[in-house]
Amino acid sequence: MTTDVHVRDLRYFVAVAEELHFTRAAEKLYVSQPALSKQIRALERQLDAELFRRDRQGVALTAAGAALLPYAQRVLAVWAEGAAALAEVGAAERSTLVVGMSTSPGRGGLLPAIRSRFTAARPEANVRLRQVSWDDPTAGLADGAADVAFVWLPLPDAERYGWTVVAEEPRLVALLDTHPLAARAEVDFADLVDEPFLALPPDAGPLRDHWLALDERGGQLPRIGAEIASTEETYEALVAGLGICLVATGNAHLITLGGVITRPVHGISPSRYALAWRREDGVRPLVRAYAEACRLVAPMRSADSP
Amino acid sequence: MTTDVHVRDLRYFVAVAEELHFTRAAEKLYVSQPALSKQIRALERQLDAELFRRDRQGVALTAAGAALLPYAQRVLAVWAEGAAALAEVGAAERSTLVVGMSTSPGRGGLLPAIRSRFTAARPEANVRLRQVSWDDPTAGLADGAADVAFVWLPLPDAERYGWTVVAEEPRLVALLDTHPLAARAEVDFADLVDEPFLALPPDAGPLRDHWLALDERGGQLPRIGAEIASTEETYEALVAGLGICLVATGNAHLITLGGVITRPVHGISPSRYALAWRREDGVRPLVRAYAEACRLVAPMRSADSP
DNA sequence: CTACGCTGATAACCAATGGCTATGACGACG
DNA sequence: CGTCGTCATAGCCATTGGTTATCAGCGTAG
Repeated sequence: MTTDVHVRDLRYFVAVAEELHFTRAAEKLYVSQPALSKQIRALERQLDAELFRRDRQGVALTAAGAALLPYAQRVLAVWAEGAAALAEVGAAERSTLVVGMSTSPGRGGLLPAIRSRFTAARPEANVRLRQVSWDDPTAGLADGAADVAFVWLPLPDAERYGWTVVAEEPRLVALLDTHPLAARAEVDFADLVDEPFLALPPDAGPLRDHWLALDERGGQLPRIGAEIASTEETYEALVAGLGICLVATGNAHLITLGGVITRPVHGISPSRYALAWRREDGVRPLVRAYAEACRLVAPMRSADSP
Repeated sequence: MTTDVHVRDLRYFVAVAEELHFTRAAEKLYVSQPALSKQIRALERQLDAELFRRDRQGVALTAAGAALLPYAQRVLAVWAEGAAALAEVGAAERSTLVVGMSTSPGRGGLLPAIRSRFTAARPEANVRLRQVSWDDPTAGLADGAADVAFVWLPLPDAERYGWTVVAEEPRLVALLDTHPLAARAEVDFADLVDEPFLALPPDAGPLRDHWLALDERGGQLPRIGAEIASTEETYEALVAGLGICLVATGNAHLITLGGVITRPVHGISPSRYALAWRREDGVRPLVRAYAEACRLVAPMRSADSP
């Protein structure tokens, strides 16, 4: 036998104990009097104890009922506290937007501009930025670590996400200043196809392919010089001569440090940088507001999904 | 919407939170894993909060779950305390027998004898004696104030009670020593029919009739000199000359104080004194044991009801 | 003294709940 | 690559918790 009760039954019990009157208690509880009677009897049966004595002159607590009453009240109080705490957490979570990103979006104050527009529209909201490792091309959307994220298109499982493009940038090639091609002001992708490339982790899926420019190779597989999972690794790998890599114009400054230069590349498509969200979150007010702020700040042609 | 939960669901929640593993928690709780899953989801839906995050690497508490956990544990603890308190009261009540009586049964140590037999058979039991006013002929059985009671037969609502006779005693007449009949050693009831009688309260029903010897009056109503509700009142009414009254042999000594005497009466039936109980209590171990002790101590022919 | 009103209890019914078994989806791992 | 182990889902059924309608006891007002 279980000794568990429904908290509702304790509410009923306390109400009757306080009113000492079933009909009045039932009104206060917004249930019918028979329902209350039945529940109290069921409680008495379950606890194997007579809680009330009903006789001519109304209703009275028995010894068992009197013993139980303070505990029932404490249970109700504790549970009310717990529910309040839960509501508080819920409110805080609902008012916090987590923005995922791999490297900082940079791009001339993009993030502060979005942020100020967003907080103007939603002053009560909090924004948390979250750095996500490069092996997650969704920058935290997939596992729920982020509510919205700055990502490179295309996304894997594209049908699960909505997005709005914030920048479209030509891809450059990054290489050592001692590389034979470094002498040219611009290079053609055809000159790069046999070079060893630095690649994202295999987990990155279509994104890895994109930065290897797989589409532009006509089915011929690239040589992989190394795998990289951060800006620093990329720079070190370049300097070590493990390979070359493509990089978005807006990110070029991150690696053009000592010995590394970038050059425009002909023959490959530009990259699209976007703010993305899980499709089912498209209705959340904070998500909508953040996406709207992005559109206003970076008014590209919107490739949103409906 | 109600925010009430079933305590069971909190048990489930706490178990999963502690195990961080549905299947193991389900085993510990002796329910199937789907049932547990369903209940947790229902709880989450009811509270409108995600309590657990289920992903690849198992189950983890969310912020909401972590916030709720301590309250859930406190609710369980408080309720466990309450249930324990209730059980304690229940045990105490179950081991206590309340014996109702109007005046003390007296009769040469009847009560101590019964008590010692009873406690020999049920050492764990407590006996509480309870004095009940004369206007309740069931001496507390009717309103639950007593579990068993020493009463005079016949009882009102006789079908509701079982009993065992402990004494059968001739009725005496009590009167002042200055009364004309006081000179006789014995009197005939016919000599008393026109005397004013002291009577029990009307509430006493058949018992009042019995002590007025209504059956022996052939339909002629008695004169009522006064109504009495205690030994002291009876004595005072006798001394005041308000009337005479019948009294059981075993009770004679209670009122034969200064100026009051008793005389045997011919022509009326004796009285039967019994231990009675509510019929539905006939199965309770303590009630059975007490009745058995009565039978052993006062081995009258038993008029028990089955 | 009867008729009424108010008490809590009961009956009959119905939707929702809570449990079960069987099965599915999916990642981990040999 | 198949199998195992995880949690989720589906379909089923008994129990629960609510409803309205009605009853039985009892005090009280005509």
